[in-house]
Amino acid sequence: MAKWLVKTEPSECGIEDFARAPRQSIPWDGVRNYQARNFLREMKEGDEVFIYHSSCKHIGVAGIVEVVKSAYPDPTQFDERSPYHDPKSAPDSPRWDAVDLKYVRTLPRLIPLDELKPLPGLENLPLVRKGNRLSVMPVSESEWQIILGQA
DNA sequence: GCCAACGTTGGC
DNA sequence: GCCAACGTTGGC
Repeated sequence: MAKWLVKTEPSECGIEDFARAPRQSIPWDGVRNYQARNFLREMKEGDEVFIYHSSCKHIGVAGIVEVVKSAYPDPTQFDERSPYHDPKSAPDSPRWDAVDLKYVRTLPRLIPLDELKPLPGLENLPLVRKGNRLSVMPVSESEWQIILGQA
């Protein structure tokens, strides 16, 4: 069972939005980066995913969700009214995918980025590397445990 | 609000 | 195929 981390602005969709309707899944759409998309495509049902809050007051790892539906064509790419509309994506060969995620739990406290950066064993995690913009990334089992250990 | 770092685009 | 220009991400 693989593990992952996704970045999100909590004002858009944070762990609180998952917690509010814990049995309901939320489509993880709008990813418009090829590397991130490729990772989305590798996600399997049952995989666990850290929710990371970015571009906000308290940045860091906030909670855990799980994959309840693996990759399918992201409908927002064909929606002209969506901010994620992609006119260059053809319906017969969709360029972008989404997955469905469901609440697992909120961490007892948010683990700030500052605390993750110096931790031994996270050197290869794109999240803690300066200037990294990858919004969907794999997390190894040991990285997962190191992060969880800070909660 | 600033700006460094990055990914993408498009001219050549 | 190169690379400059551009737009975006995201920490600060």
